[in-house]
Amino acid sequence: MLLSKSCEYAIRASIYIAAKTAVKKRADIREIADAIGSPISFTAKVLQKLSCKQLISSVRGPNGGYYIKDPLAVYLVDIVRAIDGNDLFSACAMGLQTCSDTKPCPMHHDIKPLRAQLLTEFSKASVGETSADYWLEKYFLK
Amino acid sequence: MLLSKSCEYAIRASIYIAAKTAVKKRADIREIADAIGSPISFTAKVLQKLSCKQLISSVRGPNGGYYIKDPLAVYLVDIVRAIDGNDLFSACAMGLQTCSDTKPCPMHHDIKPLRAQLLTEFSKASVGETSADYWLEKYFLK
DNA sequence: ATAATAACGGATAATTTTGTCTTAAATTAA
DNA sequence: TTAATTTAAGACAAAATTATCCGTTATTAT
Ligand code: FES
Ligand code: FES
Repeated sequence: MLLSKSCEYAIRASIYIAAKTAVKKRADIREIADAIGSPISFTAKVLQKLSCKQLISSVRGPNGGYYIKDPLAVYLVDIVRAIDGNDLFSACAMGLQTCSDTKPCPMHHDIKPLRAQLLTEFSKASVGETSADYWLEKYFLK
Repeated sequence: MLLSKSCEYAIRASIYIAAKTAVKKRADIREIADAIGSPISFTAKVLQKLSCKQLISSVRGPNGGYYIKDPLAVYLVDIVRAIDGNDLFSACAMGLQTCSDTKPCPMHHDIKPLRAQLLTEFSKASVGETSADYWLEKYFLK
């Protein structure tokens, strides 16, 4: 498991919100949970965190919901860091407290570049770009 | 976090056991937990699982302990699969129930090759080979 | 103004993971 | 044979993650 469940929901939700934002609409929590197949209340909690960290925005009341101010400025890696922290990209694969070239675990030299690739992967596209083809059903969120 | 804590302990312990096996000795649980910096009882449970699945062997009583019958035949991927299952190498990064080319998530096409690399990494060396330089302190297990 | 709507915040609960402890069973050494 | 040692197995406990619920607050439409 690369990501926690919370983080998986966060990413899928963000992409859906970006897709709605692209068509000038806001997405409320029921719609989001339905679109990505996640538990409503729990997803709300996760989105609260993203909202606090300014990765998404929200408005209350009728016709309110979540949206993203600048979908091209928010990257998947930002979501991951907001929910799971930076461990996926920096922590030792074998669980050593520190991961460094001078005190490596047996897998360090091989894992390090792989982690870098992982970081590249999560950094190369914004949620805006990632969500671009959502309405064409070229990929799925649930 | 790529691996569960249980799995991290399992890998570190296996490598240590292999290093002891290489010098014709068995390793008891206290020694192992001390060598890899893990909680004794919990580590015992993890090793029990590896023992059940025949990845390591054990003998009880004085001068007993754990060892590995053929360290060159046990690969890190075997340990991972025994403890965490195959998810790391096959599950959807975004948490979709199924991961397939025909029903991909937005990251599928980029993540798939990365997972393959991960599998290669965990498959390319046996615990025996991996543990070879342990006594030279070229790497660390805690 | 009022009522309806939807996010926010806090409390609580269920589940999974991680960790501990105790007794039993097996093996060995004396 | 006896006592010491070490894994096996099960129950139990703590902590973290995942999930639900409810009252509050802000916003909008009527
Ligand atoms: S020390 Fe283990 S990955 Fe760097
Ligand atoms: S469907 Fe998400 S990684 Fe394959």
